[in-house]
Amino acid sequence: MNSNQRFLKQAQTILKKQFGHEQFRPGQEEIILNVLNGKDVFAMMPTGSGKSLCYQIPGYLLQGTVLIISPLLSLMEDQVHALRLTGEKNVRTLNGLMHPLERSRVLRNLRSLRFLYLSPEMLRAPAVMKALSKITIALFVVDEAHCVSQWGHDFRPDYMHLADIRAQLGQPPCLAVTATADEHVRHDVVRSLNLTHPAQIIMSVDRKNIAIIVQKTANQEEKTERLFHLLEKAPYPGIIYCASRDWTERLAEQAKQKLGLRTAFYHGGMASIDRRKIQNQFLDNQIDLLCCTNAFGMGINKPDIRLIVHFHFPSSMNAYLQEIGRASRDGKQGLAVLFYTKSDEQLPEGFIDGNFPSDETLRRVLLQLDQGTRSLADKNEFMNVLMEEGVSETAARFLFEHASEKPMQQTYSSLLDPCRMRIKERVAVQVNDLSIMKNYLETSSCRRRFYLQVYHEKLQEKPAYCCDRCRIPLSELMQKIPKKKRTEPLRLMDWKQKLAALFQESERSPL
DNA sequence: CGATCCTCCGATATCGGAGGATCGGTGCCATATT
Repeated sequence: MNSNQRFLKQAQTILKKQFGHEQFRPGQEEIILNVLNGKDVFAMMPTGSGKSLCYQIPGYLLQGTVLIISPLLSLMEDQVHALRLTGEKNVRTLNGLMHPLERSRVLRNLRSLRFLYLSPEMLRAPAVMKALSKITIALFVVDEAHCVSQWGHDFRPDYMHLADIRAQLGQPPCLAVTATADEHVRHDVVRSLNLTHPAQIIMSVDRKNIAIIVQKTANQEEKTERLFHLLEKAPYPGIIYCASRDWTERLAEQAKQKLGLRTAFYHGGMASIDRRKIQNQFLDNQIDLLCCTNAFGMGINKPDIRLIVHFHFPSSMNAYLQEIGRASRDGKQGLAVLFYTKSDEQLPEGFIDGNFPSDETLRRVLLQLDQGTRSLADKNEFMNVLMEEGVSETAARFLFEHASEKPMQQTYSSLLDPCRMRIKERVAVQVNDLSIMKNYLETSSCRRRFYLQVYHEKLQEKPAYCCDRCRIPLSELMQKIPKKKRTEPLRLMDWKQKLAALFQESERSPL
């Protein structure tokens, strides 16, 4: 028996014993084998296809602790909860909401952990790095790895420091996983994480069971009209994606008034406890229609969402596919409808500008740093002052991050051109993503073929209900989509879940 | 870029319209305040 066969056998034993599955799903074996062989891996596979198992199983076979870098606290909580349900006790998160005493207790007991979930920001805390450098890291996992490229360059710059962090931890093997990443994002992630000759396991982004419709309207009023026309007959539960918080609230209210639907809205301006509540209600079928911004969705794995509406189009193909990909994970027929009107284009264009400081601000701030009328000594103060001057938070952080990296012997003003270049590059990438999206909206040929091309995939076999360009027989399609009774009883926990929940309660520390 | 909110003006008391300014999405952490 060679080593791969031995690894596979061990992995299968864990799969059955710990997770209760008989067989691996497509892609899992290959990823796990590469990980067990100590290779860096980049994996793109659809949500719900078992990405987590790809690092969880190696966690039982490798020496040391598996670190999982995750973008959202709620995602970490969910994963820890899921692992505890399998009986795993040596799993924790490390986050800013924890009591300092509890946090230091976790840091003291790192060695006993099999899995540790944390954010990229948490990894920059000196105490965390000090504790981590004393233990063996079996595997460095970057979950939702597209965030490295999507957020790392501006919104959450700590994503750009992960390669350094990994090096400081003795360069453990890295597994980067995501559901959606085009060629550019993949390259960017591999480069940013400094993956060496990574094994790349790339699965198709296509979702054959989702019929796609794109409708152009003359103006906002017509768009709203068509939306409500659709909602009258639409299958539920469904999600409407909007570009602003305001619209999510307005549409939720209107759909409730006009159609008597159980609606809710969800966006980043809400308290996290309310967001959690809405998310749970949606998962529990207490909400028919959820109106949200792009804040909603990561880590959501509800199998029976039948409808995804875009009331505003997203700013990249990656985002679009992620969002429509949330429909019908159970393989049954689903529907994705996008409405747009010409004036929708300004919003995403405005977002791109807002991510970076204007040339005037850039020049002025660098000059002030040279003159000593502004200082980087206190990050909060630096940020606050800029935000009071009307600079967006993201742009202010861009300034802080780049100015902080100034070599000793140079002036801040010498950073002007490098910063301009950086901004130009990033704006170009985002403008390009947006223009691909706009081309998609205007294409006269098959939508599916178009987006597959963006991912360098070929359409092998056209599904019966493909897209508006391929002329879907609508009424026939509607009959194919499973309908849910609106007054479905709450899902009751079975005894196993109840027990697990209780167990978790009592295990929680009194701090 | 454009919807929307704000301010100001006129003219006479409640409001309409012009013109300018602002806003718009994604989340971690830390720290100061309630």
